[in-house]
Amino acid sequence: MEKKRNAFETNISAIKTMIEQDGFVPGDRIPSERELAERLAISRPSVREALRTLAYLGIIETRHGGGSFLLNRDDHTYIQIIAQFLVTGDSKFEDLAGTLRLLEQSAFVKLTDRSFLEAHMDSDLAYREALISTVDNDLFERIWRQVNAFYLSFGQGELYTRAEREAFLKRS
Amino acid sequence: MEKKRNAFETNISAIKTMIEQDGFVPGDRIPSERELAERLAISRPSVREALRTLAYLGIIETRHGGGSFLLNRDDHTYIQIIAQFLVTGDSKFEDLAGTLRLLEQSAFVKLTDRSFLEAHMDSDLAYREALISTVDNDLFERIWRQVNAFYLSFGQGELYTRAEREAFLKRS
DNA sequence: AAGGGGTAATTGGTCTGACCAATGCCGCCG
DNA sequence: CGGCGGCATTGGTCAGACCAATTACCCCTT
Repeated sequence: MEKKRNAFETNISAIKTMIEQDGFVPGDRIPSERELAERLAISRPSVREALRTLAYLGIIETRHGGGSFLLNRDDHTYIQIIAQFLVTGDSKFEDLAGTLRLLEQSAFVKLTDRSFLEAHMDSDLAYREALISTVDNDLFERIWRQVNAFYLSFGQGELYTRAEREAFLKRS
Repeated sequence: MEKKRNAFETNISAIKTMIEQDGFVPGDRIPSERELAERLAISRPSVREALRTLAYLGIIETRHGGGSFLLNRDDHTYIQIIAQFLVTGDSKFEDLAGTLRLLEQSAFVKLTDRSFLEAHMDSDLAYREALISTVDNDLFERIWRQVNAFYLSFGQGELYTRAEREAFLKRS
């Protein structure tokens, strides 16, 4: 049954299950730190250690003086966290551009209606965003968005020139 | 350019940069909570809130009475943790498998020497790993590896059947 | 000198209590 | 009826204390 897990992880699970059992939905305010401490029979610092982690993961949001609120699943940050660790390593900038091209290429291969892209030929970013949106895969889109954000943070220009974009559409 | 960021995230960043600047490598023991508190001029509870989050993500490991140690970044621990939060919601599992197929498809399109894959037809995982390795893009490979670890943590079977793998190679 | 054992110092784990700061509620006053 | 000001609530941070587990170190024995 229960292994000798850290009390810390137990507290996170306890808070998480309490949230589920009480039927909170995104946007709701969860009980205060002091109330959670009392109901779980642990101290407020322990509650805070758990809540801070949940906040860092984007599960909840805390407002000074206001309380803690459940966030939408879309606001969750763990994808960004993963991406943060992926890029902090020895990854090079060329890898960033190359990965973007790979991701967008796979979206392009699946694309059936290329005319959809013709409305976004003027902007490199708009073209690529439109391309990714056609995949209709939330995880894939978030990964692309994160990689692209890192790419843009390097202040480089367009990933493709207009000529390249047009050539893509003409190619069989 | 001052944003009113939470002191909490600032503390996490401060600890992370301190770890990097001091040149710690995985396995090393990082300074004690009390020493970190003193060097960062914050209280020990604040240090703990940051350390607990880092430990939860699998970046460090803490041993009661021993200290805190830097972990290898390639550990999948935080993947499991994060998966725990994903499973509870609407099933995004299809997104996982779909993303993997997209990533591998883009690698396949770039592939020139398909015979390289023929040596790995017996295992779904070996086939896919070999496929990704041909891209020779570190960031892309790490992204795939994390998504795949995520996929495997759900305990599903093969992504492709053997028949599918063979069909890929035959297709023009 | 080498090894072992036991004690002290170090370090993480948890709690109590306190005070500050931001927010929100509610009643009072115009 | 509406604006406004004070008070209660809630998160943010800190200091200090004590316990538990581990580690370091010194001394004694061999």
